[in-house]
Amino acid sequence: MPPVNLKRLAQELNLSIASVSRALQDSHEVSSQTKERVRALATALNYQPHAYASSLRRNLSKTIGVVIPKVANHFFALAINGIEEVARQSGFQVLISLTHDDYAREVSIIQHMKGGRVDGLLMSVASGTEDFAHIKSLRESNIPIVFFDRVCAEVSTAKVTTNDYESAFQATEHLIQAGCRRIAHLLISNNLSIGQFRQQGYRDALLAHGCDVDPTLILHGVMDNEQNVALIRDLLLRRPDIDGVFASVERLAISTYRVCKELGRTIPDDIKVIGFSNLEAASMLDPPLSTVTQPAYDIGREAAKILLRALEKKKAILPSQSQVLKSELFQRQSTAAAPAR
Amino acid sequence: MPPVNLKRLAQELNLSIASVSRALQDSHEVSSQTKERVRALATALNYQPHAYASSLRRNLSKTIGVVIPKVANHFFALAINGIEEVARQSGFQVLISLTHDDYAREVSIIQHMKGGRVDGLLMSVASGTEDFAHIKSLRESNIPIVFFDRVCAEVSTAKVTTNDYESAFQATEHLIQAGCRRIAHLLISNNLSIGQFRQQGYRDALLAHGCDVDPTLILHGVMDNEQNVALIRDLLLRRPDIDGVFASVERLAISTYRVCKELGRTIPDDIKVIGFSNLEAASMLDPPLSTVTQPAYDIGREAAKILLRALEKKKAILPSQSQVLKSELFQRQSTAAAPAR
DNA sequence: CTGTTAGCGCCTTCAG
DNA sequence: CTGAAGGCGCTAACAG
Repeated sequence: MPPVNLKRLAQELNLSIASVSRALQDSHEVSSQTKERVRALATALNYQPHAYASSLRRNLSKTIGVVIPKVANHFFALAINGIEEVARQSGFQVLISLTHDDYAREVSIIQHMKGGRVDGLLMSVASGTEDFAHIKSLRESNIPIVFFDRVCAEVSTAKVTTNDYESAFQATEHLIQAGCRRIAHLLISNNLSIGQFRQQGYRDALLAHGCDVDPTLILHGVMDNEQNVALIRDLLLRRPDIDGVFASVERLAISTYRVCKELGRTIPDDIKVIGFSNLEAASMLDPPLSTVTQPAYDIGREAAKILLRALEKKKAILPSQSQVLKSELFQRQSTAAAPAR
Repeated sequence: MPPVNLKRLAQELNLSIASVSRALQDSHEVSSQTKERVRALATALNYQPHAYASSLRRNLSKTIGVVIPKVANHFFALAINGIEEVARQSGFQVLISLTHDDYAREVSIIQHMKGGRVDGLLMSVASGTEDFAHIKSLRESNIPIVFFDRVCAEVSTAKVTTNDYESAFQATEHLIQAGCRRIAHLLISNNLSIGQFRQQGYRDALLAHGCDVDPTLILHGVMDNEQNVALIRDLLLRRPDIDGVFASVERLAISTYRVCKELGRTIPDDIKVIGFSNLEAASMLDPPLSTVTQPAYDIGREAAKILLRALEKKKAILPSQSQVLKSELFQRQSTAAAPAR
């Protein structure tokens, strides 16, 4: 059957394409009865404007791109919900692309995004990214960008983050005050902004409490999770004096929990574990995993709001629009009944 | 600065736009040295073709749409990974849209998808959807669709599912053989295909073992999770004789676990719980949650493969291409030391 | 091998 | 208030 487009509507109504177009946009310069006739036929034929044709003509895609490392991660999944909510309200589509924490893919994705696909970008940079030329090149294509969580210091724009330094400091302090003397720190990548801030919080908390920072207690995770499990196991076996672990990302926290159980190290009496995590199940583990939980949904919302405001007002994004939201520290107690003595 | 498009390249090289276009597509009918000149300038100027212009002209978007209820759900997150993997290999983009299990949103999303945005669709239908006219209308727009997990029986196309009936039967049988006499069943929606199959598996397992099916033990969950928690709590309080629970979806399994702990009902001695779940942490709960785990990643891969094959060969999708993958049943034992008597 | 021409579907001047 | 015409960037048919 013939496609239903403006031309078709125009023919059936004996109108010009221009008038139909205007009627559907509720333009002032078209009689209300014509509008009615047009709208009636449009709904009758189930007319759907061709988004790409419109984009091409108006040089506007009404789409925002979201570039993140992964989606099988509760933090990012929740952030997407927040982003999508805000975008939908403004009539924007959301185009999600996953870097899988791979630099080459990130570059390729950004390159694709420059082809008129999106009006703006929300991004959390991949852990392997060290060169930011691809991100900087977005400026030349006039694609505004807002970073969230994993930000890029070198690019001057708005960033939505959590108080990484403070919450890492508090988490570490929590372990110290609970009596830990040898606290390991697990992180993913050094060059990641969040890695730096969280590590600094860890270090400063140790120093503030008169503990020394032992570099051999700092473990850098890798991409593959089974390898991480092995690394953590090695560390805990090599250093049985470790009595506390602060994990910088969800996966490492979960893996640590697994390894501790496997090695028969009792949590939290023998070794205490706290990690960044948005996993609901963390609270149900027994003993429950103490966590630093980021307001993922709100982070997504705020980042999207900043971007959409800029797009709608066609104004540049200023670094001063950045926001820092607060994480919540859950110091969880075991629910297990005390063993009968 | 002026945009870098074919016209610009053509001007700088003193070539026609057509030749440049052909060169970039590595057409046979263009000299290799011209190709070189064109490619050199293209990379120098960082030329990026306008995807939507190309789509418009070729009537091909090189994009597949993925319509799912939510992304903050491990099953769907993993499925997306599988889809994305396959799509990327074939040079397709993935446009994800979330229905939030809301019928109206689903209709609106499908309608949008008909506007030339996508060449084909992968879909898991919303739990509230009872009328499938919007899905059927895709046929008129020549948009092929493959269902996965939550399929629509009324639409004749390929579907990728798991052996829902068998795994529900086995899960229930597992509870019976472990000694349960009053097994509750929690599900989300009656009209959902998976809900029906899983419920049938539950019923048949009961009957096969000479137990009767008590309708008052079947609980229909709702959208809001806190309400579900309340419903489950009510059920367990009202029916203290319940000694087993089979949850049809991840959320309900987790919520059941939470309620049992809250009510002080010991798992698995006092009450046994098994649920569909892809949550890694389910295995770390103590006692661990027995689960039916679907091969989410493979489901995504297979569904995408079927769709892409059809798109690439421009052939229709046949129901006979459907696939049924197998879930894994994890009957988890508590790792807790047996209480000293 | 290369150039010219004619659109894809839509929006937006400019003329009536 | 309505219509005619041009063009967004790209591709494909048709000439040379």
